Amino acid sequence: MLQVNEIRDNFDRACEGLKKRNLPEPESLLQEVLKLDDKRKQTQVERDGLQAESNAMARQIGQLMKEGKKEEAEAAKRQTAAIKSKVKALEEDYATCEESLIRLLYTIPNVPHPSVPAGKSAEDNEVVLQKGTIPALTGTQKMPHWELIKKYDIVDFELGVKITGAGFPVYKGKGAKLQRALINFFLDEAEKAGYKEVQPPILINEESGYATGQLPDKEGQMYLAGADGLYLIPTAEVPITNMYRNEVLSESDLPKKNAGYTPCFRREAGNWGAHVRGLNRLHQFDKVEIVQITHPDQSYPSLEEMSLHVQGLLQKLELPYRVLRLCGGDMGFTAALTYDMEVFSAAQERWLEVSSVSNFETYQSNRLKLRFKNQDKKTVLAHTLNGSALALPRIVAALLENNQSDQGIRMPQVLVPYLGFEWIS
RNA sequence: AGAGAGGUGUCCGAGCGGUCGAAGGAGCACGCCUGGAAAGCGUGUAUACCCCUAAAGGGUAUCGAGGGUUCGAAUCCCUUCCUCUCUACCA
Repeated sequence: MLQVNEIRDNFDRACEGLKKRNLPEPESLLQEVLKLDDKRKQTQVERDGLQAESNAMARQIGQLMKEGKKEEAEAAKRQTAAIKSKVKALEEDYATCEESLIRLLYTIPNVPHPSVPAGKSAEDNEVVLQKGTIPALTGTQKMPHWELIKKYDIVDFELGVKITGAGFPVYKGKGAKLQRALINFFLDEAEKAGYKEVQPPILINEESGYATGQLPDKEGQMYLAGADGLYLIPTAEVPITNMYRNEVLSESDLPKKNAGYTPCFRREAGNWGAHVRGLNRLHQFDKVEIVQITHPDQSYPSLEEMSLHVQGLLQKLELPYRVLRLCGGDMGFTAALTYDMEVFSAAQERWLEVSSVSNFETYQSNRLKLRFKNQDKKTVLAHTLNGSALALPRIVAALLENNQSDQGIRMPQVLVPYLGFEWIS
């Protein structure tokens, strides 16, 4: 959620930024925010003033009672009724104001960083860099991963359908081991990079969902455990970032770096089609997430650091990849700047998104009330960042497709110690 | 899951209808004391929103959360969350 004071102080900058997101009329929208906030303040002044009066009267009555002046006290009591009903009315006004202000703020996405390119869709994303060699596959050695997994019997979709439904695959044998190897590899790398490993809950309450911005706008994307009002996490970002909800850290604690492995659950309602065959899109998948809480001055250097960390993983996995700077139209609601990492899946001949690294600046921390005390002892909002490092299924897809040959599928060297084998054959 | 107890400031802990943002202690900060330190003494020690601002000052709210009773609630009532003890169950 944007900060009202920031909007007030940097009105033009906010408008310019929101235009990159193709918001039709950010000016009037932001004006509306300021108007509501003004009204809120004005109501507060009135309410507080009357409440002060009411409090004074109550004190007076107390005093009179003590002095035994019963008659006078009773008379004073009768006078309070009018003021009380006014206070009550103003309290309701205030609550209404505040609620509509917050509701409006919830509909406004984060202001993009100046470096974010304008644009409408994924087509307009900026390719920052591309690395690695795209393998040249031919003939029988150019099987898409959904055929390879059948050939080697390592991932079983039909079995998942029986147990749960579409999009819940069963990993078997070397397929299951590959999952475990990747998770351990990613966690070990994160630890080396200074991230503290955590294992958070994978069900979250409503408050957590609001705090990191999944609610209210992505309500339909999450699975709901209705009996208990809990949501299955769509990403470990939610529980890990929420560890710091309502916290005041000290400046010396920053940056906080956490990494965690969790399964992730996404309903992906209305998001299915031919282009999402096999492992390309699932309802349940595994991911290692890295999360940072930083000083506002440090968040962009940290974002670069996280991007390099993810790139390092892809290099070690010997996968050809590219880095995109997302345009205003393609960027997530809560992000100020996002890099997407895509690997090339050689049989599908497609780039697959395997990571998304974002700086949210204070958009999340404002809802989270995640602050720190700076050197002037002032409490200020921290910046939050997170990124996938990495999401497994598409990595698996690319590994299978890119490394296939007549001898089988060769695993990258870094994984061999984790796997205990080099070939899937 | 059942029965009981309880949730107060950085921490411990008192308060159980009025002057309580909240006794007392510990901690922390600053000052005095000291050759230095400890002890001792003194002073200070929450957050949010808002008013007025040059500064100072002031208002409102906050004693797990939400609602209610009352002129007035940390104190009474209701709902809810959490913790502890016992019982039951269980990976």
